[in-house]
Amino acid sequence: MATRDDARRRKADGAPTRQQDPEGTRRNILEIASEEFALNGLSGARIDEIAARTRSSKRMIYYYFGDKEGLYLAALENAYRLVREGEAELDTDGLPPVEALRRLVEFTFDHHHQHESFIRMVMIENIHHADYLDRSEVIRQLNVTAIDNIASIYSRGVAEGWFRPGLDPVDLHWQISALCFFNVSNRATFSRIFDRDLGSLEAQATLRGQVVDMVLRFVMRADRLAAE
Amino acid sequence: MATRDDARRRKADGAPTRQQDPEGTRRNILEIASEEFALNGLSGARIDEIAARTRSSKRMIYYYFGDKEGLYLAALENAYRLVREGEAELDTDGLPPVEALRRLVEFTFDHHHQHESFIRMVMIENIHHADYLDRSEVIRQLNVTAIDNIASIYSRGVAEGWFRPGLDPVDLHWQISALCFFNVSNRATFSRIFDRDLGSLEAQATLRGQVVDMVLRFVMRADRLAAE
DNA sequence: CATTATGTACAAACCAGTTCGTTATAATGG
DNA sequence: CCATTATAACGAACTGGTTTGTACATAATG
Repeated sequence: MATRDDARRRKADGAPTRQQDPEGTRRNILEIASEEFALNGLSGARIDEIAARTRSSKRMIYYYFGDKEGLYLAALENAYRLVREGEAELDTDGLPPVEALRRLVEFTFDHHHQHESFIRMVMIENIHHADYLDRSEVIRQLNVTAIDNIASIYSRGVAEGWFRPGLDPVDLHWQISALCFFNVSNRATFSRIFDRDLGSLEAQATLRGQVVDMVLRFVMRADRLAAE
Repeated sequence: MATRDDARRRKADGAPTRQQDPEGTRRNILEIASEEFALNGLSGARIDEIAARTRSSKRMIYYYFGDKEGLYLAALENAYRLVREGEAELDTDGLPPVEALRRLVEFTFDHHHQHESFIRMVMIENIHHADYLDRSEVIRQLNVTAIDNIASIYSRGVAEGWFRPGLDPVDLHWQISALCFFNVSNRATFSRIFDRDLGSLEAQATLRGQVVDMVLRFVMRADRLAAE
């Protein structure tokens, strides 16, 4: 119930339409900062440049995020959150184990490919020896579910006789990540050195197929592979 | 023949012992610069810090390398040269194909592990979209031999009935690189997120075995795998 | 004496973070 | 319902330290 008939305080649909919009400002700063950090790294990014591209100002960056490192950490957390939220959309429950694993790898491959700036943030964070990730309470929690998914597919596969036993789901996640991550992280140097455009549709299709193949061959029982 | 009997110009064993040693100074600068760039990135590294750690001075850095980017490029080329020279030591000629491939993967895994600062330079260069590598005449040539080695092992393996046909040696190199590179490049974030020390001896031994396994299973014919 | 090699001090630009001031909204008291 | 005060949101200009690069001077070398 709007008590005052002031245009500035009108409610659109429950949320007040204010000319001051702290949440929006914060989000806007974070988006631009994420782009700049992903593009230029922590030391390469410029607060002034971020501020200039924002709807807001430098003053507001310090108002909301404290300092450059605080802004970087927020951008890092944001990158992880966005990507993990996207990953939650994958559902392999109905599928038989081999198909489920195939879908998981394909999905991871595509997802990494589509989220290059997340990959770059992780690269940058590794350059910094994961120091900022270490300070973040938020990020670690986000990654547990990824393992649950693999673990359930794998144990079903073993139970149904398709997968060989004795593998560790975290190791499996490592292998899949390695291949899908490298595809994005090292594309530039690899393309230049071998004079191929690995970003092209054809090259990506080939790589994707091979990555899937590689994981499946690693996990499946040899007799099941030969039988195919 | 030493014309002057000046102590400063004495020859030790053919090389003049000069108090001015341009090659030595250059090399010293390059070594320190490589460490600093690998540690802090292009924008993170500080010329003053490099100069301070050198036997020489900031003046000499600009004298020999022009500017910061020139120094970075020299460090990048140096990193590639060192690593590729090391790789040339691997000899798999006498070995049967499966063993040769196994050796190649193990060697690559170990070699990447031992040359972390090379890995970091490549990471940093990828952050810069391989712009500097692009300007280097030197680097591209260094990488061709790596492919020759794989290609010869692979074609022998196919001819002798151990490997399945139809694979591309460059793709194979990509897969091996991906797994061995990721092991070093993403160790920090992966260790933190999954609360495991992936740098420990045990973890490295496990990963190494799995990487080898993964590549062999990918390349070998399924009937040969099952027969083992 | 010309060229190469080296040290010192400085300048100009850059950049993170702050100061100070203004306006908008919420809270309180009459 | 208005006045007053507190606090939240924002902007412009500035500061102090940093950092790349240079000017100038000097020493060694041929």
